[in-house]
Amino acid sequence: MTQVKNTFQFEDMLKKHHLKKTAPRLRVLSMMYSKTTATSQPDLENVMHDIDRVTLYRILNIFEEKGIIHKVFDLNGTANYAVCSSGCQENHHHDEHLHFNCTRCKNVYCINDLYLPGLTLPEGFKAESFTLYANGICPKCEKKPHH
Amino acid sequence: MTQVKNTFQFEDMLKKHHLKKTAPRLRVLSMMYSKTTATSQPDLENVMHDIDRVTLYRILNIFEEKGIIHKVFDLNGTANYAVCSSGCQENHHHDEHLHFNCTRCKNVYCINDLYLPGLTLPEGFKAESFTLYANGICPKCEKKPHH
DNA sequence: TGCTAAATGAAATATTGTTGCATTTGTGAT
DNA sequence: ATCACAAATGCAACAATATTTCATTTAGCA
Ligand SMILES: [Mn+2]
Ligand SMILES: [Mn+2]
Ligand SMILES: [Zn+2]
Ligand SMILES: [Zn+2]
Repeated sequence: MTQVKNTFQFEDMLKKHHLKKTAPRLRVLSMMYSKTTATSQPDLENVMHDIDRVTLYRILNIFEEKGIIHKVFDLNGTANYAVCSSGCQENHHHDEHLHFNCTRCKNVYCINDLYLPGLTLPEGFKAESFTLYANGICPKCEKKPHH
Repeated sequence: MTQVKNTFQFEDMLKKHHLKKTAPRLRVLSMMYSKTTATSQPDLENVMHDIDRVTLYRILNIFEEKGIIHKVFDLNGTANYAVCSSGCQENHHHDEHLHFNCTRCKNVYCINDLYLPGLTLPEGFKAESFTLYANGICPKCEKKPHH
């Protein structure tokens, strides 16, 4: 689902959202678009030692505000971020897809190509959005021999 | 859904799970069974000032292990705990129901009486469990006037 | 009643989230 | 190309939460 993008496209993305083109932001975009799974702040820190923790924190926040990425919680409740497929606007996300948590490799996958059936809530509850989580084994882990 | 229970029943629950009957555990059970929404660790701390934070932390952990309560994450990613309806065993939960996050009062509701339709995942993904989250306004907040 | 493993409380450490502020830097206007 | 200024970064500091260690207390049982 994640489409390959080059540096020029990342620069365009930043400009479109009125964000200054900076090295940390381009590197975060590049990393997140290159992965098929969600990325946690620790993931970013482990790769980008030279970028301050707080800078990463703020980049993730502003990207989420702008509708570039969305937040997912993994099995441990730590925040992971994944690129938004499309149609997400500033402060108005449309990421109602399945999030698959692999219990073995701990990776979080966004599963966009899955039909989410309409649901009827009990009387009185007014739902604005839904998120579906699944826990299990991802294809990569399924192929590997068990520990 | 939450059934009313008395102290004797809480004592039985602890005995059944080979847990010693202690005051902190009984109070946590009592509080969690009295609520219709999930309880966070800060919630417990605010009520039970005299019980150590770490004790609460350990009680929640052992109760979850034993299948007495299950963990839900709220909108901020903080862990909330709710009593398991039934059928949950040690290290083997069956809590595949809807979790409703109210964006106004921040309460988390377990919605058990909702049919979760079967879903077919993409090739290779083996799901073991599902959790559905909904965000919106709960019945209580809907009735109250807006701030 | 006393023994013992389990549970608690207190302290200490690790991780994560968050804010304030001084400094640097990207960008649009000159 | 240079300038001015808002935006972005880095650093320090603080808050909240998660987790471990260990001495002390206590529940359950012989
Ligand atoms: Mn997603
Ligand atoms: Mn629940
Ligand atoms: Zn995996
Ligand atoms: Zn509410």
